[in-house]
Amino acid sequence: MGEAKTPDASRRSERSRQAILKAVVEQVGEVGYTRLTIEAVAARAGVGKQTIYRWWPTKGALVLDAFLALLGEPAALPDTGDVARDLKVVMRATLVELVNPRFELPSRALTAETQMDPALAKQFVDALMRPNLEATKARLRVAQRAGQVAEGVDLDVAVELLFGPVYHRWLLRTAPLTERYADTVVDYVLAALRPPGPPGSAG
Amino acid sequence: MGEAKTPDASRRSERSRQAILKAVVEQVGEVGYTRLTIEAVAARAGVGKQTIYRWWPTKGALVLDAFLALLGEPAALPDTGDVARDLKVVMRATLVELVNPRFELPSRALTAETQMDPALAKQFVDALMRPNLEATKARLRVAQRAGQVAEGVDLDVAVELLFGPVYHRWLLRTAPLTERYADTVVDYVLAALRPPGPPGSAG
Amino acid sequence: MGEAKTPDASRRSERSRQAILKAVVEQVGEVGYTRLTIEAVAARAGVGKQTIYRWWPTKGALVLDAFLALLGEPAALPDTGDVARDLKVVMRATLVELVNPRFELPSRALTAETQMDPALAKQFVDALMRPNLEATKARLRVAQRAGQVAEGVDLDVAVELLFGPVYHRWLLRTAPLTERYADTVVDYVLAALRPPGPPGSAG
Amino acid sequence: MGEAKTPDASRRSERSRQAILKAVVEQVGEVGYTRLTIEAVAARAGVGKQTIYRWWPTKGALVLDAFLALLGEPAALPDTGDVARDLKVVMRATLVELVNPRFELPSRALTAETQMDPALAKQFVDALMRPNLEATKARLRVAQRAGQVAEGVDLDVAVELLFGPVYHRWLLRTAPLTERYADTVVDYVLAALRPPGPPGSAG
DNA sequence: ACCTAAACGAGACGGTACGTCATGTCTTTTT
DNA sequence: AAAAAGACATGACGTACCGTCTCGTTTAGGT
Repeated sequence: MGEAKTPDASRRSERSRQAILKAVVEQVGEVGYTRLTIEAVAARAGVGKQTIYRWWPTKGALVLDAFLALLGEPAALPDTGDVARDLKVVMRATLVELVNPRFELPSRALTAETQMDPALAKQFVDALMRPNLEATKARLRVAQRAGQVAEGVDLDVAVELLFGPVYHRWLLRTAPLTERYADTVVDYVLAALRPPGPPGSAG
Repeated sequence: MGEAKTPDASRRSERSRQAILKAVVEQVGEVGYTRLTIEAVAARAGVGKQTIYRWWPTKGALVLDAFLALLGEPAALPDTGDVARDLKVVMRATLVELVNPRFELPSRALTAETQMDPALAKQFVDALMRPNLEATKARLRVAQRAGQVAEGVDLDVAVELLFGPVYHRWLLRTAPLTERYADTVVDYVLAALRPPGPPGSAG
Repeated sequence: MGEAKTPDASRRSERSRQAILKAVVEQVGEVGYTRLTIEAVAARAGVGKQTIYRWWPTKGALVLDAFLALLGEPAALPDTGDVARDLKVVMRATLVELVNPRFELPSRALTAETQMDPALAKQFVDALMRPNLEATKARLRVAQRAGQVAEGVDLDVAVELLFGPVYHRWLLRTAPLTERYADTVVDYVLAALRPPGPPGSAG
Repeated sequence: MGEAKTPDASRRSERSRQAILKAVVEQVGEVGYTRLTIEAVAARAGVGKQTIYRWWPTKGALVLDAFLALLGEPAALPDTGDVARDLKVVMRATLVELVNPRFELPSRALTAETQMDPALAKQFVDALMRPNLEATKARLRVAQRAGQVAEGVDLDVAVELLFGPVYHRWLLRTAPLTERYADTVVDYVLAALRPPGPPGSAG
């Protein structure tokens, strides 16, 4: 029929795939995303250009894949019973990653690219952001059940209250991203989410 | 001698400048930022390429200029005495602009571009974001003096608590940007910033 | 050991061979020799590319084979006793073939290709030209024995005198190839070859 | 209108043109016509590919131009009063050129290419063959007026009788191209063209 | 009838070149 | 002196084929 002919993944060369992803990571590190070319990646990976075009639709998808391969499993979110402490752990971890020179460039590149390419955006968010956000949400749900967060709070909003300010500062570079900043944000947000206490319960 | 030859701005053709900025806006609207080319802009504006290269250093700077010309003066922030109501006005205005199809594409494009180009980023933030942020900060300062915001609050952080979540949702497209959302964010943030009340003042 | 592994012709698939030659003929007819690709031939014939590379060394050889399969046996040269008439029959037949649209394209393609590939040239001449030339030479030998052609004439040269002009016109397209032209050439050449007659025999 | 935009020849870089033609000649000499690539020519000439594509429509046209630049003016045909001698001079000259290693490769390449490209063929014939053929025809006309060639002879045909056999042998490589062969052809052809003499005038 | 080695279809692969597009620089001509 | 026009060297694009190389899958002989 009219279907586009899809390559046969079972015949795919794992060797080439690895070489390509490695080349992408190196190349992004050296010349940045904008000046990264498929041609250079192919050359560095010792691979035909077609092999790249066969398996990745765009430069963005390629870099996303390379970045995913670079990242390990996301650190699990702890539950010590102390919401503030636990949330500060995630926020600091997020922040450390955003600031890590190894990840910063590709992160910015992908963030930029996703602004222009919604399909890539979905992949990007699902693969890299969602897990973190969901884990945080889960932790907040526990806190909510424990009465540390008000019952009526929409946890999706809560998560955005936490991450939003950090990304805002990272994106706009309006001020340095410090762990102190992350902690402050957590404290403010938890204050906002706290259930209305009985008289005298507010610290 | 070794000085870079700077063009003489007094001889600049206003006619060409206007035509170029107009062409850029149209072009971005039609093919998006990525596929916008200097060549096409020059052709559409009936202008030599050199005229563009003479006055703008990069594509990003060109689009930024075009975008600035497109925007009017930012709406002034009201002071009705009701902080919540006033902040909701700004936040809603911000949001409406982010969602306006006429501005969304260039905004995303510039946001993307600034990730890769810190010099452009500074211009972008100073020209487009800072005024809004500063106005908001000023309003919060008034509130702080009026005792509606706790004394110890760092107002720069406060501003980020407000705008961060909105931009987060806009950038990641995790959920629709509604005025209700803006209002909710304002309410939460003000709750967090509220000064510790006397027993019984909460709720 | 170092022997090149030769394919076992006894196991060759006649079905594939036919399909390939058919595909070649069709393909040459549709897109011409230059734009004929092994890939397209394989696809059209429903055959793996390797099957073509296994049995034919070059595109030229492949097309030559396809062309040979297309051609029937060469018409035998008559001997009516009248040299002029007999030669005109061959020359006209040659000409008809050169002008036949079914054969013209591949003929030109092969003629072209042989200019660049002497090995193919030999095959081409031996298979397609030589028989005709030899038959003509044989007829001239008979004529020579019959005293219609001078004794000293080198018959190889005689044959070239006949065919040369016709091919010249075909190759250079300097004028249309008509049967009248073929006849004229035969007449002139026979005049040149005629033995020196006794006084009064000329005319 | 719908006209294709033609480059402005007055701005053409003579420097680049020369470098390109030189590179083509060298490249053809080294790797032959088939393996000559635009890319390699551009690289060797220190020129952008586009500069080649801007001024020449096909590889064939490019090589033809290069070949024309290589050739000097064609030697003028002498008129000593002795037709046979004069014609032998042209034929030998033709032959020498065909056999000259410097010219043979490009000549064969162009002859081949013209088989597939009638437009190029016209240029090729007009520029390289026609002058020679016309000169020969002119000489024959003189001979005809002098009564050395029969009145009724179509001189275009006569020219083909002369050149056809030589090209035939060159193209098919059926036998070595010698000056003796050229002379023989001239003698036969003149014999064929001779006017019917009075008794005793032959020999 | 079974076994085994080949030829086979399919198609991924490393390459090379294609012809096009846009870059930023340069030069020529016009205003 | 700036501007319109556009040729230029450069370099990447994405595509088309090349000829080689696996992959299973037929398909013939040889047993």
